[in-house]
Amino acid sequence: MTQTDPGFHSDHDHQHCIDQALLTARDLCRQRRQRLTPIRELVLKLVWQNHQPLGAYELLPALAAAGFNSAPPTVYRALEFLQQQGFVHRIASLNAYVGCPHPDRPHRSGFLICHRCKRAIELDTAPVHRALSASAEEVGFRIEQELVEVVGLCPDCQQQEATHA
Amino acid sequence: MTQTDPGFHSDHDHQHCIDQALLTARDLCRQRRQRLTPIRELVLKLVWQNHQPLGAYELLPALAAAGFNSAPPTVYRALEFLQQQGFVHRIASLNAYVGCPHPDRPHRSGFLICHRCKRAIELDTAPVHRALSASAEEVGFRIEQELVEVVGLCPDCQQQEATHA
DNA sequence: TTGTTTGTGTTATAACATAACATGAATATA
DNA sequence: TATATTCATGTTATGTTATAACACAAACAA
Ligand SMILES: [Zn+2]
Ligand SMILES: [Zn+2]
Ligand SMILES: [Zn+2]
Ligand SMILES: [Zn+2]
Repeated sequence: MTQTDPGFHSDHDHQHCIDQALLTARDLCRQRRQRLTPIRELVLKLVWQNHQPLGAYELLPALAAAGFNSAPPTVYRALEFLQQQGFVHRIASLNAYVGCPHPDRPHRSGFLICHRCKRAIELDTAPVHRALSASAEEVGFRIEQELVEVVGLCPDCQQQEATHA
Repeated sequence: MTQTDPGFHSDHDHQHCIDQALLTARDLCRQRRQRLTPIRELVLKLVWQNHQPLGAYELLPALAAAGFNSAPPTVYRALEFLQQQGFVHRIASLNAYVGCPHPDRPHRSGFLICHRCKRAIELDTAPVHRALSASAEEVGFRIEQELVEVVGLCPDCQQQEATHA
């Protein structure tokens, strides 16, 4: 993650986010000899509808509307696959899933989550990782996975709160 | 959090952890004019049985054994109170609760979680916070809450894995 | 005492997630 | 092509985590 994600810029061309995510996913699956089935692709698209993490059960009606008679296991399987491929991340504090804007290479993901507009934007956690590594090393702990979820107010919502008041 | 928590030292006097937690809780509740009822105190004691986060539903049998005929809401209410007072923390990635070793002053909590022995040890997240603040400021995000949960292997378990192999 | 707030009991249900097995599609092998 | 195998999905049931809503009683304040 070198550049800032566009997610908190409310005027960005989000269709571009979606298109890019789907193209990248197709490409990576081809390279990796993985199957991006219709259900998996649809789930990915739905998760990318916007930058707000989506719960697994919120996907079910949309799948039904698209003609898939799916039950929870189907959704969870698709999400599991997409997570394994690095196309989506799970936000533990929300029990929800969000698209990854740079699935091409493995990375440590952290999130800034706005409690007002509900958008979650992926964060560059390299500096956080350095701090964590140092702390962990002090006590001899071997890190395998890092979960960083920050809740607060995004720039847009700060403005709106100020205006409203 | 100035000193290291004893949680990853398997030979520490854990009864001391428990006693200290209960004493501090009683003291703080007196100061704050809050009621540490029998159920709340018992839940706190149960959560402190060891350094392994405990699920809400795991508390129910113990409450029953102590003569409280409690249902889930009772446990969640007690946990909510204890969290508000800063006596326990919730680990989102485990859906579980663990005692806080320094409830006397508010602080940002982070955790090192061993996936082998299941212990979760609270971490000094001041350095992490500095890194996060910097990243958040870059995009104009106002932080209100930080969730940091690191999964890996504690020193004890690293040794045991090495020995076993 | 009286009224109010607070904590708990109780029942029901919501929200999130997985186990287990059947079936059919895609892929690999011969 | 035929066959075997793997993989994705359908299906049913259930497990796990958490909360809503209302009744009641204890603690507290006046
Ligand atoms: Zn976008
Ligand atoms: Zn916002
Ligand atoms: Zn201890
Ligand atoms: Zn361990």
